[in-house]
Amino acid sequence: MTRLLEIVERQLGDRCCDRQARPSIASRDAERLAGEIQIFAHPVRLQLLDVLARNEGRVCVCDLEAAVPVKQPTVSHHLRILREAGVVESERVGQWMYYRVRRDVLGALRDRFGALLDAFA
Amino acid sequence: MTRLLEIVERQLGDRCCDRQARPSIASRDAERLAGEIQIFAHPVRLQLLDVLARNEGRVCVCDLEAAVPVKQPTVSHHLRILREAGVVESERVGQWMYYRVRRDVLGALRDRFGALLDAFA
DNA sequence: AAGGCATATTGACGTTCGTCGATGTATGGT
DNA sequence: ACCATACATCGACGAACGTCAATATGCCTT
Repeated sequence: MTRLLEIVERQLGDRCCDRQARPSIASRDAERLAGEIQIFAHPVRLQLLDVLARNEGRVCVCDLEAAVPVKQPTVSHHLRILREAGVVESERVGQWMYYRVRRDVLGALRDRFGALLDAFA
Repeated sequence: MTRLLEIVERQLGDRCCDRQARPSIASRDAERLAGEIQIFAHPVRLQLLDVLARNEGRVCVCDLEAAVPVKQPTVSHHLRILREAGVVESERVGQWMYYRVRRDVLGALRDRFGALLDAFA
């Protein structure tokens, strides 16, 4: 473990903030990435994705509603967020809407987040 | 690509929501996970981590302030969130606070998120 | 001790988010 | 036609979040 005190201190007369440490991630890219991460930053959405991933193509909204601690309008709200993000898709079958995960999209996001956190760690 | 229409439809007389599709993730675990993900769901925090990761142990707050599009109190605010989450640590050196990433913690989070998204995809 | 600098904290404000009751829309059964 | 069911949308509300000016704290220099 490197000790911070080993760092070369700024010399007398050095001004602070001369280092020009610019981020390699531009603000726009950071916003886009943060938005994608945001999709997964809610417990109900994580549970919905979990149920969908383990029941390929077979889950209607009322099944999902039974699996999470919120009411039906809120389930629809979160499903919309997931759908607009492209991580799930839906198809009407008779009375029911069947939702399923888009494994290709989720796989791509997993790769991007993995690369991001790899760069940090 | 499996078509949804191939799914066996519910039989006449079947009630909806009998499937008992329970999440394998409990609500508490989902909340904890979502909270951890939330840490990374902000563009400024992503940029701060980026700068810190590429300048091991050498970055003071005013350097960080120069790298992101928010003012100093907001930088301190986000640094506090990162510090309380354990993903960065700080040490005072004279007048300055030097921040650095905790690569072990970030590596562990990368593994957990990777496993989570693998389960979805 | 006095003043200057770097950073943290406080307090206030506007914005976004999460939730749900009420209502709308589509489908199917009688 | 009528009603029931499944789901979406709307509208309102409170809570959480992001931001910054002002202020406080701590260190250093003189």
